[in-house]
Amino acid sequence: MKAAPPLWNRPSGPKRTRIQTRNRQAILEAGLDVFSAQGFRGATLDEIAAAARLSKPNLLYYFPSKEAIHTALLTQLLDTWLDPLRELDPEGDPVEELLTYVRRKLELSRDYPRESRLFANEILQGAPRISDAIEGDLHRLVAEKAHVLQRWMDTGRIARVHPVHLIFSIWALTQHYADFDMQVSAVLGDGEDPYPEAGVYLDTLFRKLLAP
Amino acid sequence: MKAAPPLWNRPSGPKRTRIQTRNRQAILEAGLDVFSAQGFRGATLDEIAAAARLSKPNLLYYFPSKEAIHTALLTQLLDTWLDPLRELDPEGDPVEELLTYVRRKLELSRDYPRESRLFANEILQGAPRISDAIEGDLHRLVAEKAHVLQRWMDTGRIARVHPVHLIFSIWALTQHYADFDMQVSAVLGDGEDPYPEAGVYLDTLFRKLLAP
DNA sequence: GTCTATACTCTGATAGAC
DNA sequence: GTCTATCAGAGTATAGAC
Repeated sequence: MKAAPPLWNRPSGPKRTRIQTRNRQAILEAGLDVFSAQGFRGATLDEIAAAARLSKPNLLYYFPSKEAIHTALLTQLLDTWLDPLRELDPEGDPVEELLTYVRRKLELSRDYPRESRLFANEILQGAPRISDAIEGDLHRLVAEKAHVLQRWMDTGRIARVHPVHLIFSIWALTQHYADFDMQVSAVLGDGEDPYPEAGVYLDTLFRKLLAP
Repeated sequence: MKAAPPLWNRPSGPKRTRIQTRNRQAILEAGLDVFSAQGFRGATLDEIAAAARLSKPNLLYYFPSKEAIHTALLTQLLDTWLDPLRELDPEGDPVEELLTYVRRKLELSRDYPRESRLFANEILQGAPRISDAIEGDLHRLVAEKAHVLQRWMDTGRIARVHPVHLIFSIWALTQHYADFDMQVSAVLGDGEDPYPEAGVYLDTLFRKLLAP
């Protein structure tokens, strides 16, 4: 038996006024800002409410609790986050499919660094609020795609490496630029934009690694 | 003018009794546990004191504040963390020097995952307490070693890639196994130990990337 | 050196007027 | 829908007895 989706996330919410839509959006935006920068326990409702330009009780009128905001953000995020991997096409050209995946993941890091850090914070602290999704959906998706990679290796279309570690390496290399941005920027110095060079570097790296 | 090092970290602390040594050690050990799992703001003195088997006031007898414990851990850590990079020998064989660096970093992830996560938490949240070290020591060390890599490339001993991004990729790939351990374990499934395979995978990857 | 007791602030959440 | 007022609990830190 499945519980009804809570009011604040009802897919076809009967009649959500313009104000409701705007405020919910402002809260999620503010929550993303604060949670991604401080982690779940480090974030406070005061900060989120201030960033959303609402009073604390008013914020709690839209979401029943701090955890509800966090959960809404994470579940909404996880789907988007896995899309590029879902789109890896078993019928496409192996090397190009993988390079496209790398590029799309790097674009996510560049364009949505807060989302990446929100996710990183959660995993780093043991994923207490999304372990189900990690052990379920994510595990299955990776197993499926690893199988595709394995076939490509068996037919000699890409080099033979551990398929799951190949996926890990794509995640690690692309997310690093969002999650460790502070370090990347400090080491590169000045206002140098790391992304053009990162794209070139990762392209080279995976072409060499995958060449049959 | 340099301020005297605080009592609780005096290099040659005049007379630290056995009890003091043991308790300080227990606190740092407990702090590492809690800070690495919860981040700075998420950690509480209650948890740390309980883990160290001390009362909260007694804990604050050894360290003046929560921040003091955290700072002691981070500064002590940063040095150890950079040692493998420092040891990269400009006179050694380029590929072997780099592969040794990769192996040592991966060993750090395997043997000191809490230290890795403590560091990751701090960077992820903007490194508010170690930005000086990042922009100073770390920046200089990377610049120096990038120069060594550049020479190796110019003399055709390793392939030509962006030297700083090469260093980033080593960090990203090795630390991933400690920082995202929860995800790695869940995706691999069961109690499978990721490290033997990770070592093989990274060895292959960097050999192919660096081959002139 | 270690403990009990406690001061004081912050935090998540609720009550109830408008 | 939004606000003021407020609560209960947790948080860091200190006082002072032993």
